[in-house]
Amino acid sequence: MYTRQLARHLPIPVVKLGSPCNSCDIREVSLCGALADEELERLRQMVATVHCEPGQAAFHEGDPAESVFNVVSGTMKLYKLLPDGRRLITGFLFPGDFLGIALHDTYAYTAEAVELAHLCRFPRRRLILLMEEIPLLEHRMLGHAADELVAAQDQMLLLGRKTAKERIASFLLMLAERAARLGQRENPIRVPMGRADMADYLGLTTETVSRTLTQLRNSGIIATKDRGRIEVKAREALVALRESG
Amino acid sequence: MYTRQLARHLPIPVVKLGSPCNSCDIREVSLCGALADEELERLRQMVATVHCEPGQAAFHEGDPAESVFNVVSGTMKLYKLLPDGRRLITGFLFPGDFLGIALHDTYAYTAEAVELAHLCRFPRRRLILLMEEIPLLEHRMLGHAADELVAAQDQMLLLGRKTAKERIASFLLMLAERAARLGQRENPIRVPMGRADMADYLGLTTETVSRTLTQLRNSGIIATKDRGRIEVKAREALVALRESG
DNA sequence: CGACACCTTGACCAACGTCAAATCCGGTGG
DNA sequence: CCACCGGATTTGACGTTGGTCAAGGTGTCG
Repeated sequence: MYTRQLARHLPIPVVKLGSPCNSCDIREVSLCGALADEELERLRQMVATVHCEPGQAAFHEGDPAESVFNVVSGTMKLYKLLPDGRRLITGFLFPGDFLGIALHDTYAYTAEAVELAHLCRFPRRRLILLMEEIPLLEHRMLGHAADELVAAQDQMLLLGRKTAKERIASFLLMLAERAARLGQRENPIRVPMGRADMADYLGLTTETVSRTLTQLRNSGIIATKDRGRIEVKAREALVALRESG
Repeated sequence: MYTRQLARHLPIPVVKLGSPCNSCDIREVSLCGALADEELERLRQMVATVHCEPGQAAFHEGDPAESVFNVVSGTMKLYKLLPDGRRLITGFLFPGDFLGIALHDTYAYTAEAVELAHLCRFPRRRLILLMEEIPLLEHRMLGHAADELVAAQDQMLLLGRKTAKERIASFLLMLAERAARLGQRENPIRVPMGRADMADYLGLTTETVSRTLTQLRNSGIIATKDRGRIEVKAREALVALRESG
């Protein structure tokens, strides 16, 4: 049923870091934002820039966890699979987001690019050592983990108790809010992922996602522009839908 | 539909700490396990023991987050509510578990006792200050948060993609594994929570939980002894069910 | 012994999934 | 510029799982 071909595990091209971290666009929203210049230098010594083409994985569930990543640009999705191919996307990552926080020996999920993504890659062991030296780094990490935990709990509520319409409304608003936080325009919402990814994130099927969007369009709440862009016509209606009906 | 009376917000009785942390039963599985005696003393100075009767909340979703807790004995449940009363339990907590890790200003969920529970309560602000002094404490915290994150992702997979039978099988095995980790006997599984709590944890209804347990009983996979105890007759069958079928 | 809360069971229903067929688009090559 | 290809999306008809509503049991505690 949910079977699909898995992205091949191509080696990821490594690019020498061109610009120094100081001028990094997303520094302020990332881990590195908290560091003084000298500490940043330590980080920089261990970083490599990698990129993932759409459909290409940075790592797979179960792989030994050797690196952690920071998303610089693009969109990534994290997912888990059941043995029969059913898939659940546990999250989408946007610029500034951090990846591979688990301090475990293997990755708990696959990370795959939705759109061409650029990532900073850090050797996990060295980063852990650096955290012992720079408590602020660990503190930042903990703050980040706490945020993710809160988001995960909201997502559990969505998956366990919300209707299809509520899930779609929540999702669209999440994308809009995320864009706003990154300083991007939020009204025609940029929706970089396809229906299948939305479905696997929301615990639905592509058909239900599609039908629900059609319903919202027919109610005049949204309008679908070109592919990958949805305009919100009645934000308050979406907000009302998010949590009840 | 899911409406139910909320536990009244009774003041929690505070008990002076009788026995020192050194002899605490759960020290080895808790945060405090990592600390040297002198550091433990610092922690101890700020701790209070509180208890929650079944149905009583230690705190509610949205309350200002003034304390963090460690479960010493008993079982707690954490839940979130939608405005119309639909409820999702995001987790059950057992002895040694930590509560209120989020470094936010308000609690993201309600924490309520399933069974009489004893908790260690720490003032959140002072604990955060202590973490700045004792990096190991923060490190422990981060490890804990990472574990919770992994568990949350597994739960999302369950809620988003598993069938009722798979959810129940996963749940029973989780309880058994948890008991084993605490050094308790795992075969007649102790199930301290009622069907309604199981349902709200698994994204089902009490009726479906009940019917599914009946099905498992009729297949000879489990046997229900007295209330609050389920015997596993065919563990392998349960394990097979957990992820497909 | 009776009350009450919890659990189980049954009959029915609806939301969402499944299967299959259009339709829409974006890209490509003539 | 236009025809065509192929994947993504939409739509339709129908099926199924799990939810809803409503009785009955069952055990526990006073």
